[in-house]
Amino acid sequence: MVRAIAHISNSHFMVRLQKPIEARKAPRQARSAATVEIILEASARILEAGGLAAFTTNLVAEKAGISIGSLYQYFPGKEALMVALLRRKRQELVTMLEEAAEAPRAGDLGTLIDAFIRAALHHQFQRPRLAASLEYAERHLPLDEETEALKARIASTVARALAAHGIPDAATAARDLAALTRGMADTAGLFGETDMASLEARIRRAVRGYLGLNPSGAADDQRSEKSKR
Amino acid sequence: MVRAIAHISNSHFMVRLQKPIEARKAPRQARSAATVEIILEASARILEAGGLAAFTTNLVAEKAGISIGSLYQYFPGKEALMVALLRRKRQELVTMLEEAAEAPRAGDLGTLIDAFIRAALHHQFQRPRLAASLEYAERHLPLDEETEALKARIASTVARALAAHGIPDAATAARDLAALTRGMADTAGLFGETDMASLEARIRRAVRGYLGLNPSGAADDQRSEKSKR
Amino acid sequence: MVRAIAHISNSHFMVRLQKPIEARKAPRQARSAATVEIILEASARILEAGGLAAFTTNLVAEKAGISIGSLYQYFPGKEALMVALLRRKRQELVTMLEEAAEAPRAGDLGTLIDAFIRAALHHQFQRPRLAASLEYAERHLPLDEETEALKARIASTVARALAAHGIPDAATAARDLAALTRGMADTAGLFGETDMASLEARIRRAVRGYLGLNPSGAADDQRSEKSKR
Amino acid sequence: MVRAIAHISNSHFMVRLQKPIEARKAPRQARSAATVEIILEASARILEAGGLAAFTTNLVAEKAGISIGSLYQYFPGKEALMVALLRRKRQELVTMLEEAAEAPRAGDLGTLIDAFIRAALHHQFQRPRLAASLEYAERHLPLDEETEALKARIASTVARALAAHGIPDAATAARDLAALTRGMADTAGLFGETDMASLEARIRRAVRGYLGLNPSGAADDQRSEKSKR
DNA sequence: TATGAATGAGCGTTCATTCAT
DNA sequence: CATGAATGAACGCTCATTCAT
Repeated sequence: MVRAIAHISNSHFMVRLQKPIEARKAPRQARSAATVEIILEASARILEAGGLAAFTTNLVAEKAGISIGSLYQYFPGKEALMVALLRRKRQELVTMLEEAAEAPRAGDLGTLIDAFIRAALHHQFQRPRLAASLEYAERHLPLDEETEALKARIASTVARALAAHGIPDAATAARDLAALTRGMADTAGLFGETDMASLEARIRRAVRGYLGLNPSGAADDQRSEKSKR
Repeated sequence: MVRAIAHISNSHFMVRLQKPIEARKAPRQARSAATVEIILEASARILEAGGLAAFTTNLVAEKAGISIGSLYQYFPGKEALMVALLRRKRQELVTMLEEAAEAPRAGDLGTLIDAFIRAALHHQFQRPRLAASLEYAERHLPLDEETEALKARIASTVARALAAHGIPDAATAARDLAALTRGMADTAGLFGETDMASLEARIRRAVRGYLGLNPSGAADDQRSEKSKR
Repeated sequence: MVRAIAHISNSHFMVRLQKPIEARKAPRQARSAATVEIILEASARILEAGGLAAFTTNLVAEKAGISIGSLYQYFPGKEALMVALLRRKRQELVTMLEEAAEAPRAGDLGTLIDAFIRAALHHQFQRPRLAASLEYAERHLPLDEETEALKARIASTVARALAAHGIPDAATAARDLAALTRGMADTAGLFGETDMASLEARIRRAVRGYLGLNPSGAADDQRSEKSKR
Repeated sequence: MVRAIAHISNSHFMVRLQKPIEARKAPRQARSAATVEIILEASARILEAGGLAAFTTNLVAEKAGISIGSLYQYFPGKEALMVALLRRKRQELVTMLEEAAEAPRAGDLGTLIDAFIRAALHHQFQRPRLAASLEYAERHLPLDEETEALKARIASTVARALAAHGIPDAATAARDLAALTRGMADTAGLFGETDMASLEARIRRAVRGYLGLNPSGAADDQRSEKSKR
């Protein structure tokens, strides 16, 4: 009998304790972890197939084969699903990038950026439509600290590595290269390309050009070129 | 009955029964043309400021200073507004690109791509948030034939120009360069960059690298580089 | 196609411009005014019959014979319905009380409080279940300024009148008398009493006792009695 | 098969076979009694702090430190919690009132009503918000027989005592005095008053006035006053 | 033509209640 | 007995679209 009243209080009277965007329930049990997985996979598939417009909590629950109530036991809201998806993607990427930056042969700029490109492609070229939806949504999403931190780590990992090789304005360069790679990978995915090696080679040409490396890989007159800008 | 069908067509999962997306009324009268203009400008402003989430037909009508009923006299639905915006953007771009391709000095590849980049930047860097929303929406929008045709014309204009300068796989290259430019411009806009000259220079480096031109502008061993792939 | 996104923005991204609790649309047209009336009457009836638990916006719309969407064109939310009902009640009461306070014969304390009691009874004894629901809800309702102001005016009208007759601690007395009257009227209504004259007489006895008046109406040793407290 | 039947019986459209509102399990064991206590105290605290709107079974279980499943082992539903709280309150009150009525000095009407007022205040002024929620809820709650009986006993205890002192229409008087006291105490609580002695004195004035007693306590011309009605 | 009140499907979300473990 | 994951009806509310004026 108190249903209606409850709604009143939720909208206005009670202190809203900073609605958390992250997962609501720590998946301590194997069962729970599996459910979280199923929910996120359903979310990903819907975003891939129909974009943000088709992404409704009810549909997610349906495709995940659970009730809408269960979905809300694991995630506090619709946004949390996207944030979780985003965080996962970022975690993967940060791991790959940091590994690339710390690899023994990372001393060679050419080798380093090849590794970076490969990492970015792995991140972006799989499920490009999903990536595009998450990217668009991100603009309007209040991210939790952890996810923000991952973003910063991604940027700084690349920037630091570039700076270590004498690239000027490394932060901007990192941003540009990420944007360039993302743009090309996204479009390639959209056009149904599957030959990742070809795409990688094309991106490499652009990246090397941007950095002033000659195509074969040796840094060529980097400093003087830059000074002309 | 008509009403029921209309509602069905709104559904995201059902086949859309041939709903026309183009403007409902050819703006033959000056008054009409002006109204269309006002509506589209209001649409653009809303998309820029609030993204797809804020883009509602009622708000468009309000900001345009007309009634919602009038809006529906000029456009058959919400999507038509975005399609119209998209078509305009494309018309602008196609004009600039074709002018660039036909310019007297277009014989020089370096000059040509500089012109292309400038055109693309003009297209993308103005109102980057609007561009991003339209691009995202486009993926899920059923475009009318004319808008599709413009897209094809943009691609082929660039591709033909590149092919004329001996660039292999010109269609793919055109796509790549557009994607690369779009990605970088979009990100730069997002980060609030305003120095278009700097951005243009950075894009040029990437583009020239992609095409195998040396930074100063001369095509350098393009063919042999390509043959190594 | 943007439905889902719209919801995102509404919950978090956009600036919430101080959601107004008052009526959304000024009922300028007779039609609109009539609709507002119908909605409020439906609201009142539901609160009377089923209390806060039964008071749902969908039911209000149904009983009012309008669509749920129309309801939200006139009121920005569920709470606004209750606030509007409350404000009306208060407006009635404040009018009656101020008339009583300014009446020619208000110089006589006995006459004055009789008028106050009659006003309060008129306010409370009609639809006691509605009054009870509104009173309970009020505890948790964010009132608009106007409604708050009415409340203050009610209290101060009575307090000032009592003070003018030498009643000490007039603010507390006003509160007590209002509470006493409300309590008795509410209970009488709940028990289905219909003889308002009898109820009025009983309340008068309590009120006069509280104020130290003898039953016939003359203030009897008011000051000395008070000084003993 | 058994399962199927269970599900059918859960349906809201079928006749509900005698759903009991009282506690499901007689707390014969100390452990059970303690759990019931904890649950009710948690319920009371929630009603006090957040009113009916915040009163959810899940929250009660959480605050009580038990599982929601356990709660349903002790109480058949949400309403049962409120009914139990109400019954307790009433049991306390009935005890105090009956003691007052049977006290040696109860022969004096003034002394008697002073005791009644004190009992009522104890009942109402402690946790006034809890009392208000229970009173509001009671209107729409299907009470069990025992709780109804307590209500009747409260009314008749007071009514009989008043009748014994020659008060006419004692049942109505009992109701009125209870309502008057409740109203004043509730409002005082709402306004944060803490001086119970002052409140008691004010209520006494009203009650004595109602009963036609002079302020000092002696019944004054009660019968003649009444006969004038 | 222009208006804007009206519509209602459908969204995000809650919470009383059940039942397998 | 206790647990708590799961359920899903029902709620408050939005917004694309229609149509009487």
